[in-house]
Amino acid sequence: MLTDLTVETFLMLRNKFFDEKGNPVSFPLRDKRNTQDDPLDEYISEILKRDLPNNSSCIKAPGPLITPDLVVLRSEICKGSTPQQLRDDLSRIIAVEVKKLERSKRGMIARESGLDYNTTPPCGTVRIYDSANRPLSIRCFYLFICQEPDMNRKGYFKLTALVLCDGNVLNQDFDFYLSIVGERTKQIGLGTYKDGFNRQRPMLVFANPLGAKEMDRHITLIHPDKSLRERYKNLSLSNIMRRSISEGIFNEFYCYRFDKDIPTDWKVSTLVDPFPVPERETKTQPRGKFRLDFRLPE
DNA sequence: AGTAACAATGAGTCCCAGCA
DNA sequence: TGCTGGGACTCATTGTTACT
Repeated sequence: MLTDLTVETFLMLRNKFFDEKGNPVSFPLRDKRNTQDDPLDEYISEILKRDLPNNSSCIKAPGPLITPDLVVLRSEICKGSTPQQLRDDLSRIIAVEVKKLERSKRGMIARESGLDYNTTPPCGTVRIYDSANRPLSIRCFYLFICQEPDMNRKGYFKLTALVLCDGNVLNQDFDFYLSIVGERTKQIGLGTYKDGFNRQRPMLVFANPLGAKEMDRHITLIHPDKSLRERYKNLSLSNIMRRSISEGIFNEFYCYRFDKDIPTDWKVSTLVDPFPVPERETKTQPRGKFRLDFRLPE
């Protein structure tokens, strides 16, 4: 039986970026060349490409502005697979979207109550294409990492938290995903001279799993399968995670860690809606007011 | 109570691949 | 070859907390 690619990816990253005690291992990263350049994505894809078992591999997005960031697959097996098998078999193909977070001066994860997904909403299933440009739906996992500079070595960094998370933890609604990712309309012919337009560009904010205090400073795989440990003895269940959908209805996911990263006296607890969400209202805040330094008469 | 410092949130900017 | 769209980055304002 083929192994689960999310487990292979998780264990590979766990062992490359952390030592046997689970402490971060410092690694070098080249300079960022422009806004869309991402040395870390490149570094991660090179590790996976080089070290994943030989019947599986990793492909990096061939350029910027392409989503997802990475695809991990067994291409020989994918070639003979049905769309349905590619859609839900985690041993054949998965997408990986990398989300990098900073740490504030006080040591908290940045944007813990929700981070920018810009124009691509998170989803447990995403759309990619075959070489004939035929659409293909595959499962997507999100790699959330906190990258910090190594203060002792210039040009070196370390990861101080890592979660590889089923996209369904963030959103399961593929139709919603397609409605945003697919073709949209923009408003044109705006203004007095009709030469303005409105991009009507979505700027989506969804949950940040590293915002859950139970996830920060740990190395965790959040997976839909309750019984992964039966197949992978070096993984142990650390938490059960629930996300409420409506009154009494919820999805359940399972948080795993590398066996040795869990203390022997650890008690598995259930985390119910652990991601912080601020109070939100629909109206936006006005910005950029030009205020004069004098007051007009009443 | 007043103020300074910081964090959260909303929104603007930059850049360039891919396409027309 | 110029334009467009989108991912990542950056910044401004407001809210919150800590300090005097």
